[in-house]
Amino acid sequence: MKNRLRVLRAERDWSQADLAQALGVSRQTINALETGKYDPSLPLAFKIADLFELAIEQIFERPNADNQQATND
Amino acid sequence: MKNRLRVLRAERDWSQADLAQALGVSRQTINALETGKYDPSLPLAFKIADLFELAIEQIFERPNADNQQATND
DNA sequence: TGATTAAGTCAAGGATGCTTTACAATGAAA
DNA sequence: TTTCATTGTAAAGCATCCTTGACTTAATCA
Repeated sequence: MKNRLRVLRAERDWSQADLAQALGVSRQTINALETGKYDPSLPLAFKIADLFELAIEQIFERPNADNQQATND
Repeated sequence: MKNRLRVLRAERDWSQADLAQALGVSRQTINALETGKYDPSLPLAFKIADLFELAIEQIFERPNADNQQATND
């Protein structure tokens, strides 16, 4: 799942550490998000959207709709 | 973090199992989301938004902006 | 009454998100 | 050249998300 974090951060001339502090997470978390190591939790996604004053959909790209099976009950 | 899952599901007369199957997750996951046990991952939130043809922000309520500390570096 | 469906819950385990500490590589600037 | 800021990465650990399997309760209905 891609995101526009690095661009949004560059537009504001913020370091990863700056953004991390503004969001209340560690710098490594920002780095992991930007380098695609993993996706943020939904609460963190909301924080990011609020900080940049954008909708979550404007920052994070829809995933490829992995077709999984949950054969239960 | 509250959500409108139960209402959206009721509007369509779907069971939790129906919704789970449509999303490719287990029924217990839907139940947990509706009963506030935890929040969905961002990818699952996107799937839910796509299914109901709504923005994530229209389904999930912003959290209370817990002020946490990340004293790192 | 007995069968079925829907919803709620629990336990155990695997997968993912996030932390701290630490170190390496790069580029800019003195 | 040395220093400094920034970025990338790794390991270990804890928290959260999601799974399967199983059980309970309530409502509906033949």
